[in-house]
Amino acid sequence: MNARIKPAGTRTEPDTAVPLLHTTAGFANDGSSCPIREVLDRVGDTWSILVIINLQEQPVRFNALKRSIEGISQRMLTVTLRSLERDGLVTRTVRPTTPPEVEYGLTELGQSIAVPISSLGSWAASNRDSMRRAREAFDLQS
Amino acid sequence: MNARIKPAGTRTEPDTAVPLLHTTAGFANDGSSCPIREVLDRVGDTWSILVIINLQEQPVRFNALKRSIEGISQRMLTVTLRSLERDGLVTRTVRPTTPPEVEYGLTELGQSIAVPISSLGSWAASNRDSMRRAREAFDLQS
DNA sequence: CTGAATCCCCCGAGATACTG
DNA sequence: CAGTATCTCGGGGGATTCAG
Repeated sequence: MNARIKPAGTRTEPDTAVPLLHTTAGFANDGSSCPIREVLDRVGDTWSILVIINLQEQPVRFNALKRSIEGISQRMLTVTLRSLERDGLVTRTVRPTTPPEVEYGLTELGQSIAVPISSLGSWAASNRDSMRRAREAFDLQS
Repeated sequence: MNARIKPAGTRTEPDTAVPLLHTTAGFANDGSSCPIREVLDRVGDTWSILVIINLQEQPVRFNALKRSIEGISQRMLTVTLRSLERDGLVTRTVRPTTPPEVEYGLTELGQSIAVPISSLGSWAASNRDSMRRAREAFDLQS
């Protein structure tokens, strides 16, 4: 439902590769039997989590999103968003103005995964110092 | 507190490198300003999350852990555990028997991060099918 | 403004073999 | 049983350039 303006149309298909990350002798030892593995393989890269967090409040346009995620490159933002869209976590809405405006937001599925992810985010904010200290202590006693 | 049997002792220090993952011209563009980035850099690899989940119930010995995590190599289990230990999430307890028994468990900090991580795990179990379907649908309309 | 295409480097992680 | 040491390779991701 919810007819969007345009379903992105042609994308000149990049490669269709779908890495599979670390198949042992082509046997499909990805984590398809393990839901956590499977989900992490999709969302456990460097940027997906951060993108989801930044979309949780409201839809955001491409460049605004880029500015809000420190250190992300244009390419990786595009790639990450496409991947999240593919997995049904993110919607992409094009307004055919000039210059074009493209807004990204979370789907219901995206909103639902944003909950545990935000918890993790809160944990990170609260405990990163503890981790730092632990690391220093560990490194000292070599 | 809680004097362990042995603090692991000499480990022949590997390299001290601490990758820094993708420093742009050595400028320290890791995510030290962003707690989520910083934590994900430590725990967002292929195996850490799974290890934490598997240690949540009770302490587990090395090989038992290895058996419970499908697809992990001995090396990566060792490396992952060492990293988690370094960050204060995991404890390592050696019983000097023959053969040696080494038990790994979560610290308090580890237990606390295990909570949001488990939520993510539950989400994964509940929603991976939705993700799969979304992916198939997306791939169809190319 | 949003994005695709290329080039290329680095490091994560598997395979294997060896120790206490 | 629980590690460590080497070698190797694929691919994730940055930088850059071109396009609608």
